Amino acid sequence: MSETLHRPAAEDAGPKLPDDPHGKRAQIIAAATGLFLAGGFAATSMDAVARASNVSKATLYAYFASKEVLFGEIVGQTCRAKWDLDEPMPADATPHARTHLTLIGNRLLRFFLRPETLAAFRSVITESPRSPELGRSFYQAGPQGGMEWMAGIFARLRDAGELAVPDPLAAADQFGAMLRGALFLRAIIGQETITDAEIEAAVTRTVETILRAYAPG
Amino acid sequence: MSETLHRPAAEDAGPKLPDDPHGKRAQIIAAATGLFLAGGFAATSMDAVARASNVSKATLYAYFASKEVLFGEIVGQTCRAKWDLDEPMPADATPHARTHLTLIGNRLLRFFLRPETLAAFRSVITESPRSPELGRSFYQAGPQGGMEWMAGIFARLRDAGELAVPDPLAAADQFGAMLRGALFLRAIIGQETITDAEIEAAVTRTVETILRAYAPG
DNA sequence: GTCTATAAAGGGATAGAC
DNA sequence: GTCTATCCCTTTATAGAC
Repeated sequence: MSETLHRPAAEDAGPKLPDDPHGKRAQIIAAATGLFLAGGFAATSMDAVARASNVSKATLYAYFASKEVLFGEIVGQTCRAKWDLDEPMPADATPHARTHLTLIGNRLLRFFLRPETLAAFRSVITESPRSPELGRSFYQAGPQGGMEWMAGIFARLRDAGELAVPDPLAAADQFGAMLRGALFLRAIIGQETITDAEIEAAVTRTVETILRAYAPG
Repeated sequence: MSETLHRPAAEDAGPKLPDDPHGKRAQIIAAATGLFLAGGFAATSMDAVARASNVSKATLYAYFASKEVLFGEIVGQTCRAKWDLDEPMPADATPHARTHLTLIGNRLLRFFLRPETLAAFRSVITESPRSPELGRSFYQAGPQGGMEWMAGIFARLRDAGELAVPDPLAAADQFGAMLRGALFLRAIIGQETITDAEIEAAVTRTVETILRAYAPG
């Protein structure tokens, strides 16, 4: 799986940039990402990838040795790009726990329910039995990383005396889990549209439950 | 999807029992269930199903009109069989909320983490984009049904004055979601072994959080 | 490096004998 | 109803020209 991180033709001779964002390689990945995440691994043919990339199949195979390699590349990249979009978070002093958690909860749940996020989850869940390392690396980069970040928030709220949280990591898990709840299940199982009102309600319920459960004193 | 509930050859002429548990039909389903749930829909060939069932492909197609029909049958059956195993539940008067919820939580989480349950979830998540009805029927028979059942428990605990639960369905969702949490994610994404200690800890944390959040008075 | 054309294999589904 | 043998299509992957 680690060889999927290298281009097959970049052994030692190429003057070509390895990360050229406008090269054929990037062009292929961009097109393939949409197809794989929308249709899954099995239902997406290399023919379709070639057509969508405006490249012939021979060129496609010149860049990626096999369908598996291409898929691994895409999942890895989707994984890494994930949290960049959630960076602008209030990282400093916390005003009120309720305000803070509601803001974070909203962003987090909306991120969970984004089509790309759902598609990435779906892909990883589908393929992980056949490639366990993919599952593990995704879990660590995604859910695990997010949980640790959230645990930091709870630790700060505890230090500020706003919440009595004995185990920040456990609280972070509970917060994320309640946030997802039935909404996430419905979204990843069916293709139902989730309304804004449902999201707001889920966030509010989650925050209130956490506040009551971890109220100080 | 409803025609998948009937055998193609049992229109009106057959002396054969429709539910014969030893017939070829049951034999096929038994073998196919293992293959589909282990390998997923796309990776499981009808050849493999025929081999594993000790039946020819022609016979296989005499019983099931297509691969999709067979798969739908299996998911439906797995769904329905689900709750039978959890029937022996304390349905009467509730002693202590903590004891009761801990007992239920333990059974529920162990059920979630069973290989067959995980495989069923995985299959439905994978295939639902291509067959939405499958996803919807699974959700209603599985998670939705379980949530409503759990809401009944919370309603009884409220009526008994043990908990102050304004919205039993929401509490049931939170209970189930926290129960699953990171453990379920790890299990369905990777093939990690989850220890008994982790299960116990998750159940305890969930129950304590619910008890604190919904404490009366 | 990139294309067109094709090889090679596998899988879903069926025809026809018994 | 059940089997053997086969059709036909899709898909992965490559050969050879430019």
